[in-house]
Amino acid sequence: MNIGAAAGASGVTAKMIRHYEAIGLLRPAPRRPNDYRDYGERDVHELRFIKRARRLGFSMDEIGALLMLWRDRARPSREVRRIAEAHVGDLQARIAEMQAMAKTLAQLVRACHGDDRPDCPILDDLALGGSENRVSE
Amino acid sequence: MNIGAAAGASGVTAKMIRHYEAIGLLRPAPRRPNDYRDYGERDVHELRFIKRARRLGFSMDEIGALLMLWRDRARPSREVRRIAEAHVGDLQARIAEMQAMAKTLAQLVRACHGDDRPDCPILDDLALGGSENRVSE
DNA sequence: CTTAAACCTTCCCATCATGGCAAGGTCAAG
DNA sequence: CTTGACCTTGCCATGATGGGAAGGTTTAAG
Repeated sequence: MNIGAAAGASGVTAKMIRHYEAIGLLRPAPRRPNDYRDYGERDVHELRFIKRARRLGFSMDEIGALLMLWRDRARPSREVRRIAEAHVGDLQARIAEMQAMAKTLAQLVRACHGDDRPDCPILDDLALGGSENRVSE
Repeated sequence: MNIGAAAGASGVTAKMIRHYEAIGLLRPAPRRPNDYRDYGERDVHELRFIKRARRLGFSMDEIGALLMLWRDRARPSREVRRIAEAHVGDLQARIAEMQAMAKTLAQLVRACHGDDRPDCPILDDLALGGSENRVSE
């Protein structure tokens, strides 16, 4: 299977497949006599794995670790769970941060009459830092 | 005021101040005879404005627009509110997406015993795409 | 058989906000 | 006058992704 076919079958672009190989996430694909990369079902499977993990928001580093665990049929599920738990924690922290932003902003939007007049609580807040409601840092 | 002082007063690094100038977000600072950039209170104010807007998650494009509106004392608050509303919408969409990820992942974590045994619902899901609960795309 | 389309290969560049580093000019305090 | 703390510009790197060029291969149609 050529790289294009693998791309089609996995939903990962050919470009990204080469990239994943370049950064060591995937083992180098065997080459055919014409130097084309050759993929099998197993590789398509790994590509789909990567794609799904990306969709769940895992970082490339986390995916690297998950892939290694996945390839190791004797891995302890403990490891996998640890990574997933850490990621859930990450997600929750980012969600909380964004919710704080959205809340502050929604308050400001509510306070702004939003017509032709120039006075605007949103700009006032940005200028003066009224809601010094720091979300992190 | 030198760039370092402006950086200290605003919380924006000197590096980023130059960058903002380079990309046209800030007007080029006047130079002193020694070619040093010279800043005043007003500039520090703008830098703080930018910093606060970043903290609220506005994109650089949005900040550019907000800055222009801020400088225009006759702006209609309608414009400002529109930008802020759009950004709140953005935030909410991203929050929903991340919540969907976190939910799926939390379920998988709950299903994984997380011990020495190799079988793991988390990997199974990634491999087979059990929860084809697409979050976007 | 020739040609064109559709592949493949590698390599370079761009994004975006940010940081790091280097080489060289300037200024203030000792 | 030296030292150290500034300033200047410019280049490189990040990380995931896409764009595109230049050149080789395969395939299908003429």
